[in-house]
Formats: sequence, C-alpha cells, structure tokens
Amino acid sequence: MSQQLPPLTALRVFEAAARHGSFTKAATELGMTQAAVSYQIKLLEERVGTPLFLRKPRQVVLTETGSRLAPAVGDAFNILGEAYAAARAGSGGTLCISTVLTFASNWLARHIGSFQMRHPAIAVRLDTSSHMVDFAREEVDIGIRSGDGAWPGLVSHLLFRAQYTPMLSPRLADSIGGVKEPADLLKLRILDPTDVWWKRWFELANVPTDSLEGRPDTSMGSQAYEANAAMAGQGVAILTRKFFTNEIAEGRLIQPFDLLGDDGHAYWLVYPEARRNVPKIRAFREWILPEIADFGG
Amino acid sequence: MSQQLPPLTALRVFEAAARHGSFTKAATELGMTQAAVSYQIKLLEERVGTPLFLRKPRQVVLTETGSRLAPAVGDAFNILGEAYAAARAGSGGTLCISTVLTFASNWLARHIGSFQMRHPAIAVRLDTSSHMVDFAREEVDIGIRSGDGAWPGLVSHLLFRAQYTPMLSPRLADSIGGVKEPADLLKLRILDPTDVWWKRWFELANVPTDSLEGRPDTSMGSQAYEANAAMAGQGVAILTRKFFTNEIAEGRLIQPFDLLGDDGHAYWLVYPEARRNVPKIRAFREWILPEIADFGG
DNA sequence: ACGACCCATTAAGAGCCCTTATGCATAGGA
DNA sequence: TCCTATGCATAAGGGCTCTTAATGGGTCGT
Repeated sequence: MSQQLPPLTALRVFEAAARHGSFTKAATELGMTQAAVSYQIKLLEERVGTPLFLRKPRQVVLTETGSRLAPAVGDAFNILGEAYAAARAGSGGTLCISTVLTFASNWLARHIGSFQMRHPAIAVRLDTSSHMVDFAREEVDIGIRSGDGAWPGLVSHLLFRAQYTPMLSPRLADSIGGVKEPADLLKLRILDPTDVWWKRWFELANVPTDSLEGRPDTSMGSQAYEANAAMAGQGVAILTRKFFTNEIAEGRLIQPFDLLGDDGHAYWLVYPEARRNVPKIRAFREWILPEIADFGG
Repeated sequence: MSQQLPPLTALRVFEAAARHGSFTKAATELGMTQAAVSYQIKLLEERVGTPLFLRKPRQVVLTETGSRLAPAVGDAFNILGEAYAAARAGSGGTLCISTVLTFASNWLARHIGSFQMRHPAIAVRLDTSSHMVDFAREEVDIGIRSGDGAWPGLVSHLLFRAQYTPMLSPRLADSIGGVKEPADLLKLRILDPTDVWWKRWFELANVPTDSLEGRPDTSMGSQAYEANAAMAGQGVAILTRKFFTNEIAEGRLIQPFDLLGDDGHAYWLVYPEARRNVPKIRAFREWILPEIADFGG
C-alpha cells in the first residue's frame, strides 16, 4: 500500500516558497537558484493537478489548494527535521567501547576518568565481552583489540606493543639483597611460571629456563591479579610494561631490567572507516592517542 | 536558518525498511531493487553519523538511534501523504470557468445542468468578468473565449463559429404574410439596426442596405436581450445561430433563411496545456464537445 | 521613462541514484 | 556435514532528474 508520495524535494521547495511568499527568497534559503525553485514548483503543480501559487506582479500567493497544503507540509518537515536533529545529536550521547578485558582493567579503568572530565556530555559504556566485536552487528562505537592491526574496513591506531618484563615489589627485591641480574629472579617465587612470556624473556636474557619447570602453577588468569600479588610481595610477575607505568612511578613495583619481551602483537584502537569523523569517536581518538603517548616511555 | 534536512529519499527508504524490518521487502514496496535500499540506508547512516540498523543474520533490526528516528519519520510521511492526497482530491472539487458573457447566458446557462448531473462531485463556478483571464494569475480552470483560437500555452478546442442570421417570432412573420425573401425583413422593425452584422448579412443576400440608415437605435447590448425582444414579437434580430437552436426547435423563433453571415471569429474552449489531463478539465472537455456537436447542425 | 526586482523559460551539463551482477554469510533441510 | 535458499553488501555503469546559466517579460518605484 505505497502511498504514492509526491516528489519530496519538490515539497521541500514548496514549503520554503510558501513560507516566504517568494521563489527567490526560497531559493536563497535552500541554496539553489531561482530557476530551480520555479522548476520544482511547476513539477509539483503538475503532480497535484492544480496550481499552488498565483503569479502576481511582484510576488506569488498561494491558491486555495496551495494554502491547504502548505501548513501540513510545514508540520511534516518540522517533525522530520527535529527527529533527524535529535538522532544526529543523540548519536553523540553514549560512547560504547568494546575492549579486551586486560586493557580495560589495567589501563582504561584508571584513565577513562580524564576522558569523562574533558567530555562530560559523552556517557561511556564499556563492553568487555571476550569475542571480537562485529561493528555491523552490535551497537558498538569503538573497539580496543589485541592483534596485528589488519582488519578490513576498520581504521586501526597502534596504542602500544605488548612488551613484557618482570616486575616485583621493592620490598621483595630488597629481601634478597636487590635484583642485580636476571638470574636473581629465579631465587624468588615466580607468579605463573607456566606463562610462555617467562620462558621467552629468560631466553632473551640468556638465562637457562630449566628451573621454571616443576614450579607450582600460580596462574591467576589475569595480569591485574598477578600485578596485585606482585605488589603485595608474593612473588615476581611478568607483566605488560605499559600497563604498570603508574605503579612503577609510585614505587609500588619496580622493573629491574630494561630488557623487554615482545610477542609481536599489540593493542589497537579500531573503528569503522566510515565513522572516523563522528564527533564522539573523534573525541575519543584525540584523547587516547596523546594520553597513551605521554604515558611513560 | 535552514534546518539542514536530511536526504529525503533516503528517509523514505528508511521508513519503509524500518516498518518491514527488511531491506528486500522495503525495496519491493518502493518498487526498487534491494541494492538501492542498501545504498540509501548507508547514505543516511553516514549523514546521521551512526548506524540505524544492526545487520543480523536473516534480518535487520533498528539500533537505538534508529528506533527513535523511525516513528517520527513515519508520522511525518503520513502527514505528508495525507495532505498531498487531500490536495490532489481537493483539486477536483471545483471547476472554475471563465467565460464571455454571451456564451454564459445564451448557451452555458441552459446546458450546464447536464454536466452537473453527470459529475455531481464537481462544483461549477462561473466567472463572467469581461477581461481575458490569465491562467497564471487567477484561479481559473478553463476559459471560453471568442477569438481566433491562437493563444500560446493554451489548448484550444473550437466550439462553433460565430455565424449569424436573422431570427424572428413566427407571429411576427405571419403578420406580414410570411417572410419569403431577405428584403421582406426590411418591412419589419430591425432590432439594433446599427449592428454591423445586419449590413454584412444583407450584402450577402444582395439586398441594398440603404434603408438600415436612420432607423432608431434599439441596441440592447446583448444578444440575449435582443433574442427576448424578438421572441416577444418586437422585431427581427440578427443572432448567433448556435445559441438559439433550442428556441427554433421549440417554435419560439424562426430562422427564415439558411444564409449565414460569418465574421471569422469563433467560440473556443481553452485551458493550459499542462493541465489537459486534470480530471475535472478532462470531464468538462469530454462533456462539452459532444454536447455542442449534437446541438443542432 | 528607465532601472530594479521578480518570475518564467530554455538549453546544456553535472551529479545522483538506480540497476545489474556478483560475493559473502547464515540458517534450514537432507 | 553438505547443499540450497535467503538476505545484505559492493562494484561498475548508465539513465535521468535536477541544476546552472542566460535570457525575456512584466510591474513597480523613482
């Protein structure tokens, strides 16, 4: 039951012309030429079957039919305009971030406050579901992902590489007279000794990894938990360095060696290419990139 | 303060898609391809700045933004559609005829009833103002004019030529023992002897016109009045034959001679070319042309 | 009477929108 | 599990509407 709607552009032109009582002024408002207005009105008149304007010497005036049509058209366009504007504005209201849990708990949770301070009008919703979000199927604005940065259709900004290095509390280090060389770490309890990062890091450091075998599995499943254990002095953890810059700065953890492991993957900010200029996405991008860059070397 | 309205065609497509929850069905309803719907929705989403649909496996569902936008757009299009339909229908309601007075009083007044019988939904308004109507400046649907039928931008249908001939009442004819030849008329009182038609007609009839000079001027300014005078037996009038076919058929007037004068002009039905298919105009045209043709030879 | 203003009209060109054709993903059935 | 049907996305190309630009007519104000 299609309503057989009239040519909509013609209606819009008609509405403006009716409001102004002038084709020229309507043309100016709509950013087109007077000839275009004249053409569109004539088109609409032919569709309706009757003139809508009487062409008087220095002005045009609505015919009876025209004056019945005009207010309704005006109302309709007002509704349309308001709804559209609301949708446009509303689309800036909530920023939905889908992020890997590690990043959310180790970095975002502690920094998102400064984003909210800067953009109080943007509500932030975090979605830490584990699956890789599909922007076409879920209402998500931006994602933070771990991977190689190559996702078709998405813009990817490198946040930082996932470089890892051992960390422990100062007190624990002191307890063995300081950590001077990598092998010293083996004197301590290794948090999650089954983590492949440990094996790789000791190999980078040219330390035999035999003694890692057989140690009790203390895996806690998350860097955040292991970091807490390390800060509590319960052992030495191997952690993503960037996540704990604050703790190091505050002296709650120390990074005894500059040596960094790198498993090749990284954290990326991603969003659909088509939406790169959406205000809230732009706002987040322009906040997080400098924030990450400033954030420790 | 232009509202910066969205692309209207895209909105119409969006409205249909939202209603159906399917691009394919929306395409069917709108009579276009699914690809076109997809294109328009994408366009609109880019303008709005946020997706309006989530693409689920076998269907599309509105996002939050989309579901806020949809009802308002639906309302707006309903208003638009109704107003447009009303204007379209309303344009068929009244037929305004601008006509020369002679035609109105001598022909139209007696025949218009049959048009109204056939089209009871069409109200007829007659405008017998004397100036030649300008369809661009006045709310007039059709005109009946006297002239040569060449008016740019207008369609002209010949109604009949303005052929004139003497007419008188049967009683008056009998009073002089019948009118046998044109010269007999000069025995009678000539209604409006200054009318150029008389001179021309007598010339056609090879009758000297000298005796027309000096007769009292009985001009009444209108054929209708002169016809009434003739029917009352007050004299012989020279009249447009077509206008008085009825009176002749009913025996109230007689046309003593077949000889017809013709001053070259005629009565025409005219209307703007662009409106030839407007229902009420078509209805009038399709009524009057046969009506005139049937109407006496 | 002349200039300013406004609308109508015309021809030519640009840009949008639609179509066709194809690909991808999912769901349902065998 | 494979196959088919369904639904949406995408790319390329062409038709067509609409715009632009230029011109003319008509009226009002000076």
